[in-house]
Amino acid sequence: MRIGEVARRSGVSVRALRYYEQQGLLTSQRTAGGQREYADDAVGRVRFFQQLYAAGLSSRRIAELLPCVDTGTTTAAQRTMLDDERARIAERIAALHTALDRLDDLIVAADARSA
Amino acid sequence: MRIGEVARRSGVSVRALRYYEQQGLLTSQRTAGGQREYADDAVGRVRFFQQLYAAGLSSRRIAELLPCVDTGTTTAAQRTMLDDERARIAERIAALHTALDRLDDLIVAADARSA
DNA sequence: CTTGACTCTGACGTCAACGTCAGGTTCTAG
DNA sequence: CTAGAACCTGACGTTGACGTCAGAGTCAAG
Repeated sequence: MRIGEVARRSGVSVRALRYYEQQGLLTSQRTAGGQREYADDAVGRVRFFQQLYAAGLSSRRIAELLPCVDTGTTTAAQRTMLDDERARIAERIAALHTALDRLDDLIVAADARSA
Repeated sequence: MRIGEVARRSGVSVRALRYYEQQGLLTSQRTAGGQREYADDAVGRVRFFQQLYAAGLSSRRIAELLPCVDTGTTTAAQRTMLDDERARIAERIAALHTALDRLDDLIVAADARSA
């Protein structure tokens, strides 16, 4: 699969895919002419990255955790990182719930006035 | 209350407080000498901003929603924004839960190997 | 073998939410 | 009244995840 198709199917830009490669997140074969050729699982990987980005992880962090996914090995340091990120995400979820409640307060108040 | 104390009590930098003012989020009185003097509720407001920032809202968006909080009035456009942001935050929470599950998969797999 | 779509590598641009520094002023404790 | 801590206004710097553009090469169809 060439880069344009991966981009379309994963919903990100061609530029983003080249950026992921630069950050060590995504690899590819090259054709004789030098163009990137991706395996089928590239689309799924990119979607996974998007989820982690949306959860607030950085490229560096994702790159550090990728060996856990790819090679199935987990060092003590990686295990600590996993726990740290888990805690961080749990905190973010809590903050989002709080924000949601604050917005709901506003919505309820607005509805009460207009009723 | 002067700016340094607001910063300490709300957990943000002095620079951030001046930035919030520039963005129209936070107002203050001035002393004869030109220094900012904040009301007591400033700390709570700043904490509120931090929650919304953490939830992914921009300064511009927060500024647009502030009238709902401050004046208690809500126009149709603001009501739409409230609903939009509510939906956006709900989506982000779902994405975070997905990411959390993916990390849990990795953690469980790591524990299974080391057990 | 040509054409047009696609891809390549730099390299500079962008945007938000501040950080940081310079050079000067204000406030408050003693 | 003086020292030093805190504050002021610009204004340039930073970071991450890309956007965008230039100039050139590659690929697939006809």
